[in-house]
Amino acid sequence: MRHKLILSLVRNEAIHNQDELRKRLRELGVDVTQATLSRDLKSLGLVRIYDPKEGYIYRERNAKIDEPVPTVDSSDLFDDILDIQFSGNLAVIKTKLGYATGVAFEIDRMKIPEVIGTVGGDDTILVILKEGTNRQDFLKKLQKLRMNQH
Amino acid sequence: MRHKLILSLVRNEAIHNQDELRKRLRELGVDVTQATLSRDLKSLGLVRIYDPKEGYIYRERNAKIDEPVPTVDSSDLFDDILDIQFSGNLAVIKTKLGYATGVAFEIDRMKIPEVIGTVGGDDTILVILKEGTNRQDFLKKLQKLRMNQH
DNA sequence: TAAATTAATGCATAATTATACATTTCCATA
DNA sequence: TATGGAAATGTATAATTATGCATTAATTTA
Repeated sequence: MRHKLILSLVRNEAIHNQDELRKRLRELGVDVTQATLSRDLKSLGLVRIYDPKEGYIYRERNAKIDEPVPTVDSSDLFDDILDIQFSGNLAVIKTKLGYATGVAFEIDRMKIPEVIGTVGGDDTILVILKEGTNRQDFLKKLQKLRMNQH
Repeated sequence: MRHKLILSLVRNEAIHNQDELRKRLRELGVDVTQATLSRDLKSLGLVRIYDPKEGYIYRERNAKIDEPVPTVDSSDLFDDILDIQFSGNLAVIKTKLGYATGVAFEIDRMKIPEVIGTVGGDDTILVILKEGTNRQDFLKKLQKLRMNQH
């Protein structure tokens, strides 16, 4: 799960160094050391590149990396979620084949105020967010729910 | 001149760190400090990435790793697509009744970088595009892929 | 050409990242 | 449930990279 969060963070905000990443993860309920993040970034194939606007930030290398599929525990929503990306006011959630509807149902049940609605296919869920929703807020709420379950 | 040498070195051999790069350059008659190379790499947009074979090496930001070409049988993909329209970062594709899921699956298999995900209904597919995606690019890739296949 | 301005580089060191080794957690099997 | 081996993580620190400031080189202007 941490790997997915890292990818999501790197895709959706400017992470300048590993310590910043550590702090953002901690805000989302994940607490690890810089050393672990160094290893994570290595295995995820993320690179630190200079962006004229942002300075040094982490980015994905071009090719998509195959993430190890998490072990299945149907009680844990996050185990079924393989990836989350955003575009406009949509969150696109990838799940294993056949799991999308179930996960969408779970998200509906959460009644997250930022969520207007969901649409589930076979392995993809569309979550329509309210205009102006902060993406990290939404992620944080998903995360919180996960913690309540355990 | 030094910049071109650096690019050439990075393209043709495995440079593991800036000190190694400094030594190679010196062998070629160019003598600068690590600090200068740090600045050079920054402005050239080179990144240090982990390669399982070589360890950490410098590569160009866009250097392509061997990404498997997706085997796609989209012989009649376009025959099934009746219409494509865009709204924001969504492409709405109309198909014949019952074909949407199949076509969405084919699009997924293409692994078009601009496509975050797809959701298929009965006769409509939603394709969620990355923010800032050029619509013509997306169309062109659909097209190009189709032509490669035939 | 001299002076002024800008750009490039080196030096020293701060900032950041990677890793050897110890410890803990996880899993499979008895 | 206990146990052994493997995987993951933390700790401490080595390795590496980035940068502030001083200096030099290059470029422009008068």
